[in-house]
Amino acid sequence: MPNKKYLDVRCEDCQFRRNSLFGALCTEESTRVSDAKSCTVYKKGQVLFHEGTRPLGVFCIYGGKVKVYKLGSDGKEQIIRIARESDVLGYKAMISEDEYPVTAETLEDCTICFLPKSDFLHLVTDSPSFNKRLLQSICHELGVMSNKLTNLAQKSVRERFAMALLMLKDTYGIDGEESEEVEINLTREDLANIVGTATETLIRLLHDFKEEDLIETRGRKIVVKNPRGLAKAARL
Amino acid sequence: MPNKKYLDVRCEDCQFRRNSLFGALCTEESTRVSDAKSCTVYKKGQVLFHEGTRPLGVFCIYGGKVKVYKLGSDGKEQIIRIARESDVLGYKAMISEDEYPVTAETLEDCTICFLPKSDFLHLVTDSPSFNKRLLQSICHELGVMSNKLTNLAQKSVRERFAMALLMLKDTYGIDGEESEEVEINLTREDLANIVGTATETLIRLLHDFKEEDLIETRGRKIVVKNPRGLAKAARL
DNA sequence: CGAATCTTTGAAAGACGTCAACATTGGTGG
DNA sequence: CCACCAATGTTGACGTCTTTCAAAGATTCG
Repeated sequence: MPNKKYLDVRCEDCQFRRNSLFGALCTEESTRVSDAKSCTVYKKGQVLFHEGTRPLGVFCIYGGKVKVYKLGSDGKEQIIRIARESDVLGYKAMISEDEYPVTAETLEDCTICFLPKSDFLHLVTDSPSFNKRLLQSICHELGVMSNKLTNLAQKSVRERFAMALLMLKDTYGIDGEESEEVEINLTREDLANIVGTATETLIRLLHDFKEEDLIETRGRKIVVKNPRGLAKAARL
Repeated sequence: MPNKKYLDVRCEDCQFRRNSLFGALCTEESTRVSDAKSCTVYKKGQVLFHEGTRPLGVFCIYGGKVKVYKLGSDGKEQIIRIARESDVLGYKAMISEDEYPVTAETLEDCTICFLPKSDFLHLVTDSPSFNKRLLQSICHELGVMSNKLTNLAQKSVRERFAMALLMLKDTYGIDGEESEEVEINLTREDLANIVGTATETLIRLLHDFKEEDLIETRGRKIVVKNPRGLAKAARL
């Protein structure tokens, strides 16, 4: 899917810019960012940054999916989010001057732009509109996190899996389109690491949901057939 | 503990200001905030703000503890954090222009200052040093949240309880002092709602930890006797 | 002092994880 | 293009952790 022609992409022309964190930039700023950034094609399974290392810049996804996870004390991955086109990764630890608390790894071949630290930080301090957008975005994200925390603490594995499927339907669906035929392409293990359960348990639930006609499986791929039913199973 | 004399407190004189979000303010800004704010004594169990309502300003705790929680779909409280002196509450939803995702309720009689929305927002836009401090603080908090999420998803109830006790030891201890005799004063239900478990399960673990000489109970109060042992029980 | 709230314990059921064995798939090199 | 290997997926059996329900005891606060 991603190939060399994408490497020429400039922020000014990027169809995702408006939706992204960089949507608040004016034309001039956008050009400056475009000049400073580079664009790379990553193979499936490559790591953008490792937990415990220091940020050197930010990543902006042009194509493909990236999993962001943290390793638990026993080495098990907990997937915090699945990032996709227009998502910007790796800036929070940069701003707070921490080591990365998480690892970012591509789930498929990806096209991803990289903006060096200093350029990003100048944007934060020099562009009031970008600063505001950033602040709002992060503050909103913290509210979302409270939600995730509560769900993780109070909902059963079955409920959490139903929620995860609905979330993934959005992530893997075309933005704006309400097509019901969304294929989720993740390993069972990754799915289990999103929900926070054992792979075997997840497979059993997959089987249950299939019997209840909530989903369909095509090989590894999962198709959400009945979002309303899933919402009910998740008690939403 | 809290009484009328605290109502006269001004930010310039506040012993907690340096450690708080407002530590980045210059003298002039500090005075302006002090003039704009009010200070109130709250009784135990009073609500500062309710989940689902719109922020009108921010709260800065001068004395006492406040629980911040979210209600799950079945009405159970999930305690996200226990806030104490120098903690600032209620600004994130204000910045992101969301409704409050959580409720803040006093756990004891508290003395708390209130700064109206517009004054706070002016600070954000007009004070670069405050803006930076805020941004850093929030970004750091998100990293902490990834950690909490992972622990909630992967650790057993027993391990999570051990972690919670260590966290509460800090919250209830005097800042800086390394005294080992810290009394945690929370109901069993609140403790359970921090850990994310049933009250009965928590009580049984309390019993276990007591037998293992990790803690001691004095009526409702809990005293951490062996932090290192707890850290081991939490697999940290 | 008494009602209300909070705490504790027991017993039983249920959810979930772990282990082991086996099936399937996808990718790689010959 | 095929064969093979490693990774991934699936199923069953079992044990354990955790929740739930019920009931009794202890505290606290008005």
